[in-house]
Amino acid sequence: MFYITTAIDYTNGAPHIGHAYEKVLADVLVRWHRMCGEETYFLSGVDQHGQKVQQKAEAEGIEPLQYAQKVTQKFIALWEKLGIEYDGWAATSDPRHEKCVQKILTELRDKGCLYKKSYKGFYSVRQEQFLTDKERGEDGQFGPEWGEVIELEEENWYFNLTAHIPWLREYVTKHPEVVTPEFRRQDLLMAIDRSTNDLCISRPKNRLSWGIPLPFDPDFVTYVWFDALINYISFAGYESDGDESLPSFGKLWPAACEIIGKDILVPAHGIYWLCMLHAMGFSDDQMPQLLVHGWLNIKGEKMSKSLGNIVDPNELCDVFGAEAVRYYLVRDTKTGYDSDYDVERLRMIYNSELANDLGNLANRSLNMCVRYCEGILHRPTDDDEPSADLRKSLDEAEKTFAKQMDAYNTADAFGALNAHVSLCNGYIEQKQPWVLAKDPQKSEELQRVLYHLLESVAHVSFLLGCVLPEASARLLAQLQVDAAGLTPQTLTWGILPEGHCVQAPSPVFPRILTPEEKEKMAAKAAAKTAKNKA
RNA sequence: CGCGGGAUGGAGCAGCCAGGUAGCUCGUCAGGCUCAUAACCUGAAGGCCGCAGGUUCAAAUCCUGCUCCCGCAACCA
Repeated sequence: MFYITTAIDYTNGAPHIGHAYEKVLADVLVRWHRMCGEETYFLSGVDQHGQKVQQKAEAEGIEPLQYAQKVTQKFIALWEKLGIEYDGWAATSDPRHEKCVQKILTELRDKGCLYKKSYKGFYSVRQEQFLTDKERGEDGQFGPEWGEVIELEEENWYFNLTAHIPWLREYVTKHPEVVTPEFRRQDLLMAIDRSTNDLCISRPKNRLSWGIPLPFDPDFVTYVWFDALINYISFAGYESDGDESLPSFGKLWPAACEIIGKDILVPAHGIYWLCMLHAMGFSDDQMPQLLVHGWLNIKGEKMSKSLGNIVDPNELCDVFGAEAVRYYLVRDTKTGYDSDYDVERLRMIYNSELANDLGNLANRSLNMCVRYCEGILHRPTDDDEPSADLRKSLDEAEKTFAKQMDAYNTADAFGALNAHVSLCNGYIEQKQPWVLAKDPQKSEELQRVLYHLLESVAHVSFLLGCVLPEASARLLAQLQVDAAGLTPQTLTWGILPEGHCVQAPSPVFPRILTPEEKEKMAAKAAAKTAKNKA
């Protein structure tokens, strides 16, 4: 079972390209594992509680739930547009989740992991939060952005986080696989050493009411992180009392892959979450594995509303199509590292790799097959050297693809497929099938060339199904290949049988050109024509 | 001396761990081809590999120092 989750997005604003990247990555990975014949479960969702949602709702004069649901719809609509096929939807206002959170809280309290104490500190009335020394300006005072700052004392419930820190340090040290990529684990280890305080897990209702009430102290609601993190198990069926609308927990857990952004590794997932699970009684081999991705920056700058450079993924899909966006995100981002978002690169990668390389290869190969051989393929009985090289290249590309996908390196995985596609285009130039077609003596050679090309296109099209499900299906339809039951393991040379008949092609990846580019192309073509005449 | 990531031809990156002719994609220029989505293939130009020292027969790669950029530094999420 491959159980994969994403971070649940906070519903205080519309989704941006960073949200989209994470979900596309998860979707591509889960499709890959499903393609391999593994049983999979993909959980995504939204984090709806907390102060910011309450504040936004107040500003609009509506209930927090109403506000959260409104934003939630935007996320759901985007995932639908992007073809994100999750199996479970984790919305934290779901009563099934609230019930689970309260159960866990009660159990932890019974175990003595929670305690109540009083805290006194400086509190910003405007921002509705306690301030620490790091909020002080250079003059040691709290700046005007905090508004009125008062000294406030209040009681709260705490989770005995520090009691679990020694275990966590040892666990993370001994289990390198807990965090991918490795350099993030170093960040985590250092953060663990800085962890000297217990975690406050409650907020008094009089200053924050939008949350899950503590089952044993009605004056408080649960701190939003403590609530949100539990989604990974609550929606997996943890202590669900046989609720049939939820999966079987024993089957799913532990999560093979929890995808999160680098900003929420520490302290939330790397420290709080693992310690919470440990406190609940989960053993070391029941801990989830974290896949930490970087951020998408806009031309090197951090994406932010104040810079006005937020990219609306909806618009991107409208302009380029969802699959182009999907391909760009997983092809141009090295998993784990930051990446620069650049719409020009999206166009470039789409035009170059999908339109010019693969799309054109499929188109020209199919077209020649239909034109020269009535669309009927014959399996060659022997190979010459270039053809043997091509088979070797395909075999290696497939091996690399599988290896990199299993290691979450989507960029290198798709890069490997593209390298084979390029080789095929070179093979055509070398073999010149249009010349072979003129000589009846060369028909066997022509058959061999076309077979090698179309077999390659079929393999590549099938594997691309995890990122481009629609385009993959269209290509396979043109090739007349039924991929049902096919897996990367059974994808061996010869899926096109002797006498196989293909369809006439129609372009699957039309080029995306700006009017200026079209003009430039036209000028270039005109110059060429003029020259050829001369 | 808080911590981490980065600086490589016009743009984006790989190479660094295990020193040995500087590689890839896009762009530019010149050829070729005509099956194809004005696509494809070949070739060329373009780099004192952030700076300064050191080790070595040999440094983008190892060591030392420095400069610049980005992010993090928990209880808002």
